[in-house]
Amino acid sequence: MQNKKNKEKQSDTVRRILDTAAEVFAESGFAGARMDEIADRAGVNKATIYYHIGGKEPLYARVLHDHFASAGNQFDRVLEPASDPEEKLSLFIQQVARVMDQNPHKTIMMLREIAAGGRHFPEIVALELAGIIGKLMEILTEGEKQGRFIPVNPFSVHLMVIGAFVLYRVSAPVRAKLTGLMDFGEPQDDEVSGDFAAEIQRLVLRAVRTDH
Amino acid sequence: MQNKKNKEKQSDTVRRILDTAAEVFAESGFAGARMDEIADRAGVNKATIYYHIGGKEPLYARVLHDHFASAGNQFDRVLEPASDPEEKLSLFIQQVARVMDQNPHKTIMMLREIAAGGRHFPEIVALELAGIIGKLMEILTEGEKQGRFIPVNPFSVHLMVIGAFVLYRVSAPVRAKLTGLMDFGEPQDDEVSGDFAAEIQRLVLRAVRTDH
Amino acid sequence: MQNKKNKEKQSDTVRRILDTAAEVFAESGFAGARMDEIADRAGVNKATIYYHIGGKEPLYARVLHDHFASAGNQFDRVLEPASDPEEKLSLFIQQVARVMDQNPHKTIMMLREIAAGGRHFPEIVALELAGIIGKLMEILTEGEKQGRFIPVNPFSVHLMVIGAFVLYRVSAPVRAKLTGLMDFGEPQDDEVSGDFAAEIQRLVLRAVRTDH
Amino acid sequence: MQNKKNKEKQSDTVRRILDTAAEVFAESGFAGARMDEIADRAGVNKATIYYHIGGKEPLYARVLHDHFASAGNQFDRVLEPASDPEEKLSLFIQQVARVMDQNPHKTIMMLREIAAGGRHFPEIVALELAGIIGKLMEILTEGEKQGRFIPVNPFSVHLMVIGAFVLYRVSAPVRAKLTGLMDFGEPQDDEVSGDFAAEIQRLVLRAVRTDH
DNA sequence: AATGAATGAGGTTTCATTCAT
DNA sequence: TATGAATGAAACCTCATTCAT
Repeated sequence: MQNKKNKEKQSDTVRRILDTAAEVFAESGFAGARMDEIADRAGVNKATIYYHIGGKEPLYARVLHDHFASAGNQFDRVLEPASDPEEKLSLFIQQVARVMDQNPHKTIMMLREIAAGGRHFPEIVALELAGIIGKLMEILTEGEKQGRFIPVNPFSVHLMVIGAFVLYRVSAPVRAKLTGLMDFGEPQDDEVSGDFAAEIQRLVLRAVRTDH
Repeated sequence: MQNKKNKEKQSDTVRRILDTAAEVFAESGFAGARMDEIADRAGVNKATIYYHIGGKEPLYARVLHDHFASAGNQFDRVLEPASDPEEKLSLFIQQVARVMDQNPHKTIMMLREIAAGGRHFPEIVALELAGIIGKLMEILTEGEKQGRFIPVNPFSVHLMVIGAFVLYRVSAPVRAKLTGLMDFGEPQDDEVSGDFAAEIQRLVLRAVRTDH
Repeated sequence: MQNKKNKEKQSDTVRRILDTAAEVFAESGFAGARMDEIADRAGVNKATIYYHIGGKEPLYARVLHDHFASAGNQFDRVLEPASDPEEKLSLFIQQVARVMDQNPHKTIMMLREIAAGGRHFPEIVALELAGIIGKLMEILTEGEKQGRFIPVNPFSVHLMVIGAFVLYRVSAPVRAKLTGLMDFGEPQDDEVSGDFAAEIQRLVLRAVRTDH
Repeated sequence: MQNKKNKEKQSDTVRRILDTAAEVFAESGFAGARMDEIADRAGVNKATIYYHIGGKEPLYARVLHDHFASAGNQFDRVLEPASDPEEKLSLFIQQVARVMDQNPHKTIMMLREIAAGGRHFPEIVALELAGIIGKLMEILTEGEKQGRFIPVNPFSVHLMVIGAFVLYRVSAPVRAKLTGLMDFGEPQDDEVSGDFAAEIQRLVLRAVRTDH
């Protein structure tokens, strides 16, 4: 019985390796991450990683892939209840914020990966990412068709939202360094989902809505 | 006499090393960059880098520092002619775009550095960056005081602008991978300054202006 | 009952392991052969090899030993019908050729083993090999006593025969590389037994016979 | 002055590495040889090997290539003084023996390489080897044309000579193991050039000459 | 100012072997 | 009898750095 669970999804060992890998890759990037570190923190022998997954590159790809595969699946479910484009757009933005908060390591990995020019970006992950961007395009196009949104390049909007969130998440340590040098208004924590997401959502809606 | 030319600014060798280093650090990140690669591409012996600059870490810091020192200086000059906050904000956004276009390698280095949690971020670079963000805050605060802008957290706006630009620049290779998978409207090139900057500027102004 | 079949000779599993091992050891030598490869090609789990045989070294020894045990036994039977030394020598040479053709992998293993200085050469295999060389010595000594052969160091003859055969067998891939670079007369296949053995036999007889 | 010598041919370091490599490859084969061992015995840091030569495979190839390049060059000079085919054949056999005696490690490497199916055999080495075999073919063909030699497949003769020599050289440790088990006539040392070469030369001439 | 050579430390990967089942 | 999982040891190779010139 407890055996079956191992087969059903993933062995506990593999899960632990993948989670730890996301952590370490986020901290140090692909080149900077050391297999030793991953193995040690995951509490497994280094060779075990090679046995189950096969190498540094496959490990990296697998982490990204698993992330997007599961993240992509949730968007449809989340957006479903909304009826009008404004609401859909709001939910989309919140969902992006939520996914990032729930997967801080993978969010950072993603950013580093993009910054690296997608050198290790597996084809299949690109596909999954395209699917998510596609959802935003649908929302904006629909809003435009209904006369609720001004015509915009959806990709620009996507980059503003993702860019702001990702930088926010990622810049926590840098912000800490800047704090004291300057005042950012109220103190801010690392969560994207809360006030920050609300602010971004407000600004984006103001930017694209035809009427205020 | 012939010595002075070397001292006046920087020896040609050093300049070549720094430029090449920016390129390689942008491509591969700090950990992924190899001193061998930098030396080869710069056309100098590896030991020459150590002789002039001292090591990998100092080289990296020097590249970032030189960039911000020169970039920061130009903002004041550019914003000066503008009279009202809207115009200032527009010029600010365009200037950010321009600086990024003129220093593609350093832009990517910056993003990687932020994504890396600022591990190699020298204090002095942080200061210079803070100065630039400070300029945007002044503009937004002034606009708010004049009743032209809604009250906003200036940091949010900053992240939206920087985030969108930086992702745009950086995502060129990833976009290339996604192209074909989906349609992004008109074909887009790598330049931030042109249509893309205009679109972002339009959206940001719509987002923060009190009246449309 | 079903147990007896396993014991009678060797379980099918063990046989498959030994055959595959001969193949892989021949291809890659002792150091180059991987237990994984042997297990995979034999269609068994790696641990099964350890269960039945015990390790890499014992596996290697076992393959060589099994070969010589069976090869050595056949010489007496083959030489028996011959009456004079010339005929015996011819049969001996042919039998060597035949054994090599029937056991290409083990032939190569042997050569590699000798080239390696007999590091893994088990005592008992050495004994068996000595037995075979001994047979040739008897033939030559007998021929010399009868005045049919000139006095020769039997070991020299042995090395010429074995050396030519073994190189012929083993050099097939190298010959393939050399073909085109030069012309070897008629095209030659991998079989030792046929024309090549006949040629060697002719030359050896010419070399040792007192009269032509 | 002493600097120039370094440039003229090969640095002392490289020479030492190559010699040691030949030794270790001969002892352990390609797969069994360890770069650490080579570095240690050569008295250089492991990285120095990589700096100068580049890796295990290139190192192996380089050793073989250098050997054949220099060995091949000497054959012409050695055979020149001879006038008739018999003499040429004798000199050829002696020269083969001499080269083997002077390069015991490379001889063994060669045999292992052939036994390995030429997996690491660089194209250029094959060419050089072909050149040497070609010389023997010339001698035999010329002898046949002059009616001094019977028609033979020159490749068979080549294999007999090389095979006998190579096995002799290589089998020293195995012979040691067999000694005691059997009597090989007079005690034999490791030198091929002396009595053993003479014996082989005598047998080969008897085998191919038309008249005795 | 500049370089070819050399190296120590450490990185990724491989592999024979063991163990729990 | 057989296996999937796990591992310690060691192999190959890389790289930032130093040094003699």
